[in-house]
Amino acid sequence: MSGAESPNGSGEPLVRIGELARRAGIPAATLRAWERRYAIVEPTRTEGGYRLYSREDERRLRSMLDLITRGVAPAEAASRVTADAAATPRATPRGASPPAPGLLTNSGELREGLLDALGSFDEVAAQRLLDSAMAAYTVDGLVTEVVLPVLRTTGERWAAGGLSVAQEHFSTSVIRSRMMSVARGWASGEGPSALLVCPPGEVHDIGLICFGLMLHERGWQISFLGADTPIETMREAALQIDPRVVVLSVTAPQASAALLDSGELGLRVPVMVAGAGAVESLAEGIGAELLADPIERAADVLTARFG
Amino acid sequence: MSGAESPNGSGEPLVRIGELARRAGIPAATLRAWERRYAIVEPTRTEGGYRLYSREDERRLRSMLDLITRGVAPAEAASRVTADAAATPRATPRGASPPAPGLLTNSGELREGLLDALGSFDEVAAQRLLDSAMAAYTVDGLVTEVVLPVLRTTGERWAAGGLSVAQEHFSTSVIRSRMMSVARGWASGEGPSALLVCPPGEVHDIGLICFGLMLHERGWQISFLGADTPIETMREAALQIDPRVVVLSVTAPQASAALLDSGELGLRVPVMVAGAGAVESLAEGIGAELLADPIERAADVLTARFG
DNA sequence: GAAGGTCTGTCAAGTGTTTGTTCAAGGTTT
DNA sequence: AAACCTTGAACAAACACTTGACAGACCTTC
Repeated sequence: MSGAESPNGSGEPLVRIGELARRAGIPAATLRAWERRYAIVEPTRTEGGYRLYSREDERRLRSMLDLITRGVAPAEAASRVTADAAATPRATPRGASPPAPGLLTNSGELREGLLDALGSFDEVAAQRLLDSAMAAYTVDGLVTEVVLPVLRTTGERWAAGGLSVAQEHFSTSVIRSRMMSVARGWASGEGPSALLVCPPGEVHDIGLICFGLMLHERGWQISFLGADTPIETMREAALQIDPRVVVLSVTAPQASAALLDSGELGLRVPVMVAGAGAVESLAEGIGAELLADPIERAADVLTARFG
Repeated sequence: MSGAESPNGSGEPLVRIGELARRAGIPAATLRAWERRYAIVEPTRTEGGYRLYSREDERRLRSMLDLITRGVAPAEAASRVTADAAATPRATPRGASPPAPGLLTNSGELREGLLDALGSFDEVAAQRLLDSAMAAYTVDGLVTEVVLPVLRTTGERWAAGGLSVAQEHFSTSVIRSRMMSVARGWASGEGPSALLVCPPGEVHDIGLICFGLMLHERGWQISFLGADTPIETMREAALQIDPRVVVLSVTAPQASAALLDSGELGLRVPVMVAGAGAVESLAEGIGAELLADPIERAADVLTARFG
């Protein structure tokens, strides 16, 4: 009875049907029916015959569900999903968000679930939902469909009094640390390197972390100086690291003001400013260039310019 | 503490099954079953046939447990853990600093290498060294032998002018994010739960993160509110989460002062204060109790009292 | 409108697998 | 002697499998 090694070459953690049903919110019986009737997935099996689903399987089943909830008949949805899969030679290039048909309804549930879990200080549930999200989305999709929307909603509800400081604090802290854990290894690679910085007074760095993840996905090496980084620190780090570009993230007005006070940054490296507080006047004032929203577009632009 | 250490050739501390079971929170019978069924570890034996587990064994068993709590079936989790181990050809940090072949287990060299890498903004090298450290040490060892000493040295060199703000900033940021990534999953488990908080004005949270890791090692579930948490936030979170104990980490004098200003915390839960700035007068002033250094001892004391 | 057909999600029955746990009988460590 | 550990067998609960069936929704045809 030596270990029944499943042929799991890619080192990807496969899950059984129950877990997948829980994650995707589809009854196990339905999953089996879809497989039997439409051959939409073909999970590997254990020696004992248990189904083992990959992330790709999960993605397909989710988009199937999404199409159905939008009113597409199951048979039709299935044929679209399998056609999609056949037409996609390999992993989606990088630019694209989730495949073509957005997983909107589903990401809606995901977001709601996440907001619930975070609002009730249930980190375990939140991490579980983030697991699902990571299995179901590309990095771009995760950021644009889940993380940033959840952060925005959290901020709005907090401003409207619907969330306490504690809940807001907890939510951002959980998301932030999860994103940082995804970010492990983003400093390595072959591509151009970017130095990511939050200037003095700027404490929101999650957006910048997300941006770093998306850049790494596009081949960049990331050096990250977190929130509230002194200008002098930034200068010195830029000198040492010698990146292709420096990206400043600005949302807070006081951060903007502080930057303007310190005038031209005087780096030898191109500087871009991004974030909700980044405007043309700020960019001019510090000798930088504006990197406009939305975030995927910004990542693409940067890659096209300096990649 | 009751270090059942039997030296083997390399002088690595080995533990018997009972000790390991307690530490990792996995019943001894389960450990034996995993070994028998999945051959996930192969502990050495005493002459009498008792199992002796190495740190690498412990690390594997923990990652197995981690996968299981995330919903992966045990058999799958096992195959992934063993595949991981096989695919890791004993990562040898390349680069100038470490001349030693194989794993860098000398804590002095490790620390020096880490300080070098961090001081020159070389995150890749730093992460490699941290990889080595994690393979070679238990969580307790990692914290007490590597992380905290490196942080302390960094602080000292910075104070003495040997390090720039930039270097200090970068170093703590890299270490902090790595520790947070190790911390994934610390909210889950069966044991008692602890709420870990840095009070207003306290921005150093790495020590508290380390403490959380050590508690989780001892079976605790951790809820973490990061740096600079408002008192009100803490109160509300404590109410919601209803932990067995609240731990405040205090190093900065202003944090201490702010806490004293706000007087008794008035929680229904025992509160402990820890950290370099924690003194008896502070503890008394806020109706808390002092949790004395060193950090492993503090973790043991807490576990003995509330575990 | 009624009748018949197909599609689809769900359920039940009966079998098999996986996995944590328990027990007994005995050896080791301190 | 007490505490700890060993092996091997066995067990129960949770989980999953297949097959077959069925009700409701929807469509076509009479």
